[in-house]
Amino acid sequence: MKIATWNVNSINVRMPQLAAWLKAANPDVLCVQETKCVDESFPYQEFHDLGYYSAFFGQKSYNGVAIISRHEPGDVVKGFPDDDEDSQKRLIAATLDGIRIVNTYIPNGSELWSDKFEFKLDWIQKLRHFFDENYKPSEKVLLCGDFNVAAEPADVWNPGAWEGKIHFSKPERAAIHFVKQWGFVDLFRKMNGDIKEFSWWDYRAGAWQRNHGLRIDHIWVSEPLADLCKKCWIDKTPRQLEKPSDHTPVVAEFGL
DNA sequence: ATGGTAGATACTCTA
Repeated sequence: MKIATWNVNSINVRMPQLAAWLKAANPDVLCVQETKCVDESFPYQEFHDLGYYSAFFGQKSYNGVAIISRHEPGDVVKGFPDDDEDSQKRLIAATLDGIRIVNTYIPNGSELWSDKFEFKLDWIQKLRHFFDENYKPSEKVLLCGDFNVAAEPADVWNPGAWEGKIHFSKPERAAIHFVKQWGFVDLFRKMNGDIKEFSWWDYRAGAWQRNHGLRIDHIWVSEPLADLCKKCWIDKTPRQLEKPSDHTPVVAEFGL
């Protein structure tokens, strides 16, 4: 069982790369973020033709998440329980092969202590509350997506320079750590030790060419699921293509 | 020093 997460930065622009990657990597589940696509125009037919179901939750221009899967997704939940129709579309959950999968696009936060930053911290608090209210760490639970937070120094190309900056500030790390304390294991760290690899490189200033990246895309799982993990890796091949997303897929393989 | 690029939208916002 192979599960992946990828911020595609527009599903319309990236659809050819998505199709090619699905064929090459053959994941059972792919969680995508930043679809930037309303539900009425989501390309479900194209995924169907590739042999995948899709559950999607999007809005115009910004945000948007989807779960693409070989099997039909069960118990699909879209957004937080207290969301209204104007709430940003950043969370979708489904059950697949007995695993509760929660796919999130955590807010970027813009600049420290901006309105968007406060919104980010509040949103992460709500995410922790969502797990407290709905699931148990003794179950098979998987949280993945673009967290927009590098959790530790090994997740940052130059932690000295990034200290106190957006994605690596103390309040953000504390907030994401609180979510982890619910009972999650960072699968990439568990399976790969202290190696320094990234999942996102800014489009600007030659960040990709210089490997000036961050590891902000994550797959976190409950202990029972962590015990079943065989391998977790970052697939950098899509980031090398022409017109890439600024993120690249993170993949986990489980023995079930 | 306040860039640099990309995507969606409509001449600007978000990342």
